Amino acid sequence: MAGLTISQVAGQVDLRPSAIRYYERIGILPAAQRSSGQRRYDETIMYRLAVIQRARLIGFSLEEIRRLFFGFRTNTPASKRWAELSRQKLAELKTLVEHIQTIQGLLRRQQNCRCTKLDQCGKVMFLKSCEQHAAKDNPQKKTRKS
Amino acid sequence: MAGLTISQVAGQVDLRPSAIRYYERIGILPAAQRSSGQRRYDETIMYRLAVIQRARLIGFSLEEIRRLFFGFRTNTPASKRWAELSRQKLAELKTLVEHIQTIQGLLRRQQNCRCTKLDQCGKVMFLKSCEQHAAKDNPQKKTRKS
DNA sequence: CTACAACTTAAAGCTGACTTTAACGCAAGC
DNA sequence: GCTTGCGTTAAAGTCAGCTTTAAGTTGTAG
Repeated sequence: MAGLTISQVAGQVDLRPSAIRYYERIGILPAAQRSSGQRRYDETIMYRLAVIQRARLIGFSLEEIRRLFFGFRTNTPASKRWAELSRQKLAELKTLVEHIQTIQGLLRRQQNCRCTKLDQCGKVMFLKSCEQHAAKDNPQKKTRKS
Repeated sequence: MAGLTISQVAGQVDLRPSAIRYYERIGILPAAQRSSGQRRYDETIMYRLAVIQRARLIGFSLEEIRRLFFGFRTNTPASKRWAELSRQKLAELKTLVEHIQTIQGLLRRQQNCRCTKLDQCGKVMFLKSCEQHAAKDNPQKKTRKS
């Protein structure tokens, strides 16, 4: 009666064994006990992996997950760790959404294109970008308000 | 009097020469004329690159850009090409934003965590995910409304 | 003649989060 | 004792979109 094998664990949390080995290698999982060379786990590995999975799901990179586990003083409560990382990630996501909305605006404008040839669009875009470069280089002359 | 060199072109559109070579290699730019082995360009390359740059800016991959140029019958107007690709990309982005909003919800809920140890969170998450697996496997019994 | 800048190519490197492959070990069942 | 089916490792491969490197070519200036 010796604990779970790597593929039993992997099956439970819907990961591949290779992912678990990878997590161990990069140090976000502790080195597992071995039984004649093979990893054996108890149930606490599930809790560790559940945290990792949840963190991945909400967009944390493995580096951020490392910070979650090891980037705080030992007695820092889990709640505070989550709060700190979540705050940062929410800010990131806010920026990301704004960025996407800008892009959506550009896309909608692009849908109004009336060009026949792509080179036509290209010429307009190129000349506009030239204007902008020029405007940046001598900002005293305003280009006419569009 | 022989046209622009690759770094002159690159300078104009704010790309590195290596990027232009790369675009040529993967076939989204036509093979350039050579003058004693070196690429020489006329102004139309700027239009082509302006289209590529704009398309990259609004989130198209190089594969999508290839479709923009070559994925339509020759007489398909640029406007229709843009419209088609933009429609798809807007749909993608809509899904993406929804996804991000889901994540933001999860993050905000995570901020309410009151656990001391990460393993506590993990245990809750793990047991919840077990419930869900069970519920998926025999959906006749509802888990109590949370 | 030589140095130098700018070009050329193919191939390798970068990022992150893994997966795949190759070569091997170990225990159980026949 | 042999096969089957797990497990192990290190190293290489994957994706995109380039950049970097190494080694070689070309044209111009001193």
